[in-house]
Formats: sequence, C-alpha cells, structure tokens
Amino acid sequence: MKEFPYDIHSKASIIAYAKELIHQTLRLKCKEVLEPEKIKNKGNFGQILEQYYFLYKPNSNSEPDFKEVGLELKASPIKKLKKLHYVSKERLVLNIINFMEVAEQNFDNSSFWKKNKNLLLIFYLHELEKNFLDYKIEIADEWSFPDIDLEIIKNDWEIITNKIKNGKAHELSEGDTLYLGACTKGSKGGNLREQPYAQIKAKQRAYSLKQGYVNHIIASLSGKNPIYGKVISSLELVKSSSLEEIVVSKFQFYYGKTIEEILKLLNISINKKAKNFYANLSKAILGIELNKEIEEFSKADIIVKTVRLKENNLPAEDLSFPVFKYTEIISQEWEESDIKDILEHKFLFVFFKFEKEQLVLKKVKFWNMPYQDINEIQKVWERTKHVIISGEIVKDVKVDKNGKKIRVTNFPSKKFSSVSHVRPHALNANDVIELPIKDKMTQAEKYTKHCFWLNNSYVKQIYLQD
DNA sequence: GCATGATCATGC
DNA sequence: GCATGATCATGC
Repeated sequence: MKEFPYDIHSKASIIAYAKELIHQTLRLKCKEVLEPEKIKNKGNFGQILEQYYFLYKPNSNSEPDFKEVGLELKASPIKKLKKLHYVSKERLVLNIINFMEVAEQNFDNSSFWKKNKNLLLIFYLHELEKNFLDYKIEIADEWSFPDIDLEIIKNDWEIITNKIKNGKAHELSEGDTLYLGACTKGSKGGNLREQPYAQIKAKQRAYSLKQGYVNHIIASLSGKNPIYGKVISSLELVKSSSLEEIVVSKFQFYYGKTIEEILKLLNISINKKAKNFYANLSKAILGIELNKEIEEFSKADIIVKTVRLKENNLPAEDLSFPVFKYTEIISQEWEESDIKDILEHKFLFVFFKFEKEQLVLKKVKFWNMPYQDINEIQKVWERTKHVIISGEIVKDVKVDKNGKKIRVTNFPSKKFSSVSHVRPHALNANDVIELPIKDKMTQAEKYTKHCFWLNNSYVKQIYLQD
C-alpha cells in the first residue's frame, strides 16, 4: 500500500497539506527534482501537482480525485489587477460532458455533481515570463457551492442536458447558461464526439465555471470580497423563479415610462451625462446601490447593452464591440478569437425607444447568440482576416467636399452579412494601430482602429422576437 | 493615454 | 434614409 504525505481518509489532513503550498512554487515543494524540458503539455501545472506533490497518478476517473473524502482537485491560473487584487485568468474547466450518458442522468446522480460537489482549489499567479514550475501559489482551499448559487447551477445543468436530449449538442454555447458553462475542450475545439439524439457530431465540451464566477470564488477565499449587491434576496425566490424572471419582473414595472418618470419613481438623481448613466439606471431599478456591482451579473459574465430605438423600431446606431488588433486576428483561428468569446456570453438588452422625442423603456431581454448566427459571424471574421492578410484593406480613396480623404475598404460591410460588419472605431482616422502586412494601395503600415459591429437591423430582430 | 459607449456627417 | 467612414466624451 502506497504511503501518502497526508491521510487519504481525512479531508482536513488533505486540505492542510494543500495549504502548505501557499506562497510556494511547484519547484520548491515537489518531492522530485523536475526537468521542465520533459514537460510540454498545456495544463501540466495540474498534472505535476497531482503526480509530484500529492503523489498520485493523474487519471480521468469519474470519481473525485480524493475519492475517500469526495474532494476534487483543480488548479487554475489567476492574474493580478491593480485595483481588484486577483482575478481569474480564465474559466475553470471541470469534467468532460459525456453526451451519451448525461441524457440518462438527473442532477443529483450526474457525473458533474458526483465529481465537483466539493472542490480543492489551487490558484497560482500566472506570469508570462516565468516557467510554470516557478508560478507562485496564492490560494489553496476547499470550495463548495452556496445554496443560492447551486440553484442556478442546477438550472444551468438542466439547460445543457435538455439541449443534448433535443439532439442539439453541436449547438451548445457558453452563452446558454449563467454560472455553469459548456466550454469547448480539446485542440481548437476540433475534437468531435458522438451525441445520442442526432447524427451530426458535436465538439467535445466540458463543464466549466464562468470566469466571473471564479472571480467570486477567489474573492471569497481570499477574504477580499469586493462590494456586491444581490438581485436574488433569498433561496425561496430562486427556487420559484429563474434569475432572468426575477430581473425582468423588476424592470417590467417601468415599461412604457420615460426616463424622467423612472427617475422620479425611483426617487433618485443620477448624472444623465455620465458615461455610466444607463448602468446606474439599471442598478437602481434592480435595487442595487450605485457603488456596488450586480453580483449575479458579474458571476455570470453578463454583458448589458442599452439600445435606443427609433420610432420604426430600428436601433438608432449599430452596436459596437471592442477594437481588434490586426496583428492578433491574423495569427488566430476562429475558435480562439476574441469576438467569438464575446458573442458566447449572455447578454441583457435594455431597449429604450424615442417616442415624441422622449426615451421610453420598452423592455429588457436576456439573449445569447444562436448557433447559426455565430457561424455567420465566423464568415465575417474569416473575411476580415483574409483582407488583412492580403494587404488589400483600402479599395479606393475619395475626397469629400471639405477636401478630406475618405478611404473605402474591403472589410465586410452590411451588404456582406445581415448580422455583423466591420467599421472604424477610433478617436479619428489618425488613431491607428499596427498592420501585420503593409496596405498595398496606401503603403500604410498602421491603420485606423476597427471593430466588429452588430447590424442595427439584426438588433431590431432581437427586439421584435417574443 | 486609452478603452468604451455613444454619436455625427457625407454621399449615394 | 441608409450605409459607411469618421469622430466625440467620459472615466479609469
């Protein structure tokens, strides 16, 4: 019988042993001298931790790693922010979803719950310039899900399972759910698996905790929980309604009212010129103090977008996303692109409409982009990448009546796709970033910042659905 | 100094 | 009146 440096039948002993890692590194704490050149896989921090610190062989059992006490070990990278101390570098990836089996399970006997009911989490500080053996371990502690969170996670699990039961495993998206996601796993998401109720193969996926949720775990475990305000006030509430229903019902009270009327009813005064006016208005409607973050939204990485519609229901403007780097896009594949990641988030749209020159709250809508539309954006993204690589961004240069040069580009326009297009998003035409390939027509080595936009006609359709 | 949400201006 | 290129304003 193998000897372990901890008592495998005692959770306290395992956790105490894990805590000896705090402020240490793998190189300092592992029982054998490691030769980093022999270790190449990504995700090997976890493997080395298991094999050379906890002294068991990495496995892919359906049971928790410390099965005698039901504890599952997970190691995950964090990064340091100036203000917020530590945040997660990425989502926390848990066990792989077995499409063939999960449709027969319920939550309580599911492989997800059996394995991840109780986690032993090791968070290490990821620093680019260092070898992973020298990453400093900052947090080592156990985690189990609070009751209210667990209700949301159960619901997320059901959504994922139902999609598989409906033969739509290939259409799964992280945006389908709130805290527990179904993220792709394997090389560039190219790893395909069978699903039980459809012929088409689906990308391999794993259960994962959203990055925002992991941030909360880190904040709780390090005792530095920033100030959050809750939408969900009690366990009873979340047992009877979903988060989405709770949020919508709070907004519904103000439907049809102008901004002025809403401010009056809320009995608050917020700076209407402030950049965060709409964010503050939403917080006030949800009953959250303005200096606090909305806990459930940050845990679920929900992106809130305010849209102002014209009288004909067409949004007054297209909807922008962050500026992209030309040099990054050409070296990336679609599966790892920034825009795909963003579009697989859950969104909350807050729709206002101009009626008699006044902005009226019409409705709010939780939304995530359907599978087909994400595929459509892929075409826009591929086209963009192609244009950058070809060095043929500028198609024509015109001069307007003020003598200003207007450059016409080959980037995908609204005509190219009904969903999305590429357009400038900069201070002015001189607000530029580096091009990987010089533009053939203008010889420019830098170009005005651009980003992906959702077409306003597409956003109109989101507004008009149910 | 930049990121981000918001908006303008011109030509077709 | 829309599509597209360009730009503004605020906050960190």
